[in-house]
Amino acid sequence: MTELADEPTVRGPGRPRDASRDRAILAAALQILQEEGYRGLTIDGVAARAGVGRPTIYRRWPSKPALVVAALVEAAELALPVRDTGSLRGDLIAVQRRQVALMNSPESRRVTAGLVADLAADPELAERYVSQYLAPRRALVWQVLQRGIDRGELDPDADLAFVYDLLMGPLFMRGVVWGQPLSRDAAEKTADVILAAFGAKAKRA
Amino acid sequence: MTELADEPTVRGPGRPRDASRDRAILAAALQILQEEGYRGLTIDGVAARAGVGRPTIYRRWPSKPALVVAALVEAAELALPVRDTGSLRGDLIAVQRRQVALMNSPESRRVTAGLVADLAADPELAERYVSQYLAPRRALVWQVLQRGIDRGELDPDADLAFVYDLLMGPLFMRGVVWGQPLSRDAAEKTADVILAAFGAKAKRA
DNA sequence: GGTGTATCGTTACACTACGTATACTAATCA
DNA sequence: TGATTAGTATACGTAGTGTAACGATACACC
Repeated sequence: MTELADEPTVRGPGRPRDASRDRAILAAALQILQEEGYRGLTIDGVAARAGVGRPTIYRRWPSKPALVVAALVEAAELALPVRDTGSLRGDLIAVQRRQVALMNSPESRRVTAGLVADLAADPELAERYVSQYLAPRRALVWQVLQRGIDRGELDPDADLAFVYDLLMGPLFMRGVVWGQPLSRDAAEKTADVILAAFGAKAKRA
Repeated sequence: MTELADEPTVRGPGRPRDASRDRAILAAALQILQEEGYRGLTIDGVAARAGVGRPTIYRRWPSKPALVVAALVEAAELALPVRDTGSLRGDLIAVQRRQVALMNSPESRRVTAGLVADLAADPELAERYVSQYLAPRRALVWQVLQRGIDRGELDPDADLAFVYDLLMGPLFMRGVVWGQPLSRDAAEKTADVILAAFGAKAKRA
C-alpha cells in the first residue's frame, strides 16, 4: 500500500481507483502543510480542500503522518543535485546555503518538528520517511562529498554519515530546537568545520 | 504564573494554594513522561496519578506543554557540572558521553521530539523552555569550553554557541531524526571535531 | 466571629479530531 | 447480470482538551 502509481497490469474486478484523487489529496495536504504547519493539518481539512470524502483518504493512507510522508516524498521529487562549483568548499557552502534557506522558513520548521515527533511513535512509518525522503536527500550530499574525495580534498576514510549529521545537526539545533533564525554565515562556518576536521590537508597518518 | 514557589510575602485573601499539590502534579507528570513518553501524557492521566482534579492542574499551568516544561525544569535542578578531567578533550568526551547516554534512552527521545514539536507552535513557552532548561545545561558545557580557553587548548575567538550546537547537533540528528542508537564512539568523534576545528593548535592567525 | 475570596474535588459540558461503519451510487470485470 | 471495488455523504464511538458549575474548605480582613 501507499505506492503512488499502482501498476495498471493486474487489475482485479471492481471500480478502479481514480488517480486524480491521489494527486488532489497530496496537493491539498502540501498546501495546508505550508499554510498551517503540521499541527494545522487535519484529515478533515485535507478532504474538504481536495473535494474528497474522508474515507477516500483513509483507503489510501492509514494515518495522518503517513499522508504527510507521502506528500513530502511526492514534493521532494524535484530535489536537484548540487552543481559542481569546482571545489569541495564551494560545493559544501552551496549545500548548506540551500539548507539554511529551507530551515529559515517557519513553515518548514513546524512541519519538520511535528512530523519527527509523530514518527518517534511509529517506527515503521519512520523507516519509510527515512528511506524515501531523508536518505535520497543525504545521497545528494554524499555525491558532493565523494567528489571531494575524488579530488583529494576530503579524507577518504571519513565517515560520510557522520559528516552529514555534522553538517545538518547544527542547523537543526539552531533552527528547530532553539527556534532562532539561521544567520547567513552558518553555511560557511559549518562547511569550514568539515574541512578542518576531515580535509585532506588536516589528515595526520 | 507558573513560578514554582510563590513568595509567601504578599498573600491575597482566599484559601491558599496547597504546595503539596504542585509537587504531586509535577512528580506524576515526570513519571508518566518516563513511562509513556510525551504523547502518552494527558492532563487526565496526570490528574489521576497525582490524586488531583483536572481544574487544579489548569489553575497552575495553561496547557500540556507548559506542564511538561515545568516538570522538566523541576527535574533538571540536579544537573551537575562536569568534573575537570585535566584536558579539554577529556572534559568534552565526558560531556558527550553523558549526552549519548541520555539520548539513547527511548523515553528521552520521545519526550524531546514531542515537546519540541509543540514548542514550535508556542513561541512564548519555547522561550521559557530555552531559558529555564536548555540554556542552563548549555552553560555547563560552556564552563568546560571556557576552561579549555583558559588552558590555551581552545581558540578564544570560537563562537561558543556554535560549538555547542556542533557538539549536540550530530547526536540529535542521529538519535531523534534518524531514530538510530548512538554508538559508543560518537562522544570521541564529536569531541575530536571540535578540537580539529577550534583547537588552539589548529589556529592559523 | 462573620464575611469575602480563592482553592479544591467532582462532575458535566462543548469542542475538536480521529478512525470506523453504514447506506447508497458509480464504474469495471467476469 | 452479478460480483466487486471506489466513490460520496453521513453517523458513530472514542479520546482528549479546556471551561463551567456546584458544594465544601481554608484563610485574611474587618
